[in-house]
Amino acid sequence: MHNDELQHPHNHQACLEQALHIADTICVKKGVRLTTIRRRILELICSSHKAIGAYELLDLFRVEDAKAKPVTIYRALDFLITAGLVHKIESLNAFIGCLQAEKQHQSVILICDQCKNAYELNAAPVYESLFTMSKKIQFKPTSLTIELHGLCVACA
Amino acid sequence: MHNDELQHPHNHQACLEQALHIADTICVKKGVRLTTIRRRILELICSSHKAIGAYELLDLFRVEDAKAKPVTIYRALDFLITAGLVHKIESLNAFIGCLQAEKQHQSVILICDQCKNAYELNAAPVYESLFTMSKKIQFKPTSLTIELHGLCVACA
DNA sequence: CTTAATATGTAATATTATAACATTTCATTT
DNA sequence: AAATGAAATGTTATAATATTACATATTAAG
Repeated sequence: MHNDELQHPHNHQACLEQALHIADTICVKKGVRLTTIRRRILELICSSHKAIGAYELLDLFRVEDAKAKPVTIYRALDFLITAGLVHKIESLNAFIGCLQAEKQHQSVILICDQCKNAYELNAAPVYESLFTMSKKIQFKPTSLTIELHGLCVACA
Repeated sequence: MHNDELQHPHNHQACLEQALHIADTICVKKGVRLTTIRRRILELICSSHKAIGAYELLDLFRVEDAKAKPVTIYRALDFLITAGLVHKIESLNAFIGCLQAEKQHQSVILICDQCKNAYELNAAPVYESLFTMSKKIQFKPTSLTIELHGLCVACA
C-alpha cells in the first residue's frame, strides 16, 4: 500500500495486520520484546489512522484491563516510539502508528484537523535541505519534527 | 540583526527593546491592545532567547504580582501568539519571542537541547516544497510546524 | 533452578492547559 | 461627565497530559 492511499478507503484489516506483522519482525531483529501489553497498545493505535491520545488509549485498554493506569500506556508508548513503531504528534499530544517502520524514513506528518486522520509522507528532500541549512550555521541537528495541519481530500 | 547572529553574543538589551517596539507598532496597526500584562509577559519571554514554559513565566511574573494565576499567563500567550509576537514550540511546550513579527515569514525553529536557545531561520523554500507536495495529494494545508532539535555552535 | 535484567503493578504527584463566571477597565457615544 | 457595551482581568476550580518512586512479577541466560 502506498501512503497516499490512506486517505482513501482501503482494506484496513490488512493494513492493521501488516503493521503488527512488521512490528513483530522489527522487534525480533532488534532483540526487544513486543510483550502482550505493548502489542495490544500498538494494535489499538493502529486500529485507525486517527491520531489518538494517551488517555483515550487508556480508556480503550481498560475495556480489557479495568485497573490499568496511565503509566501502563506511557510505558508502552515509550517502547513503541523508541522502536520506531509509533510516532508522537507534538502539536496534538497524540500518537499514530508508523506504517513504514521497517525502512528508515524521513517524513512529514499530514494531519487533517477535521477527521484527525494523520499519515506520513516522504519528505527526504526537505530533511536534506534543512540539515544543509543548519550545518551552514554550525547547528548540529539531531531530530526534526514536521507537522502539516490542514484538511484531507475527504474533508475539504 | 540577522537571525543567525542570535547564537552569538549580541547586544541583548537592544534586541529586547526592538522586539517590544515592533510589538507596539504591530498592535497599533492591528488595532489590538498590548496591555501592561501582555507587554510585560512578552518582555519576560524576550528577556532571553531560551524557550520558556508557561509556569516558568508565571513564576517570573509572580515576582511583581504575587497572586497571578496560570490563566493570566495563558491568556497573554494566546494574545501574543495570535498577534504573531510569540511562537509556541510544540515539542517543548514552551514559548519564544518572534523577532521578525513585522514581516510575514515561514520559518523553522532551531532548538539547542543543551542551552535551550531557540531561534527561527527562514525556510520559505521548504514551506513551498511541502505545500506543493500536499496539494498533489489534494491535502489543503493550513499550518505548518517545523522544529529542528540539536546543538548550537556554542554547545556542540 | 538461580539470578539478574526487564517488565509490570500501584500509588502518588508533577506539569500543562482550560472552563466558567464575576468584576473591572477602557473606548465610545451621549 | 455619565451611560453603555466590549474587552480584559480576577478568581476558583478542574481538565488533560505525563512522570517519579518503589514494590512485585516475569523472563532469558547461565
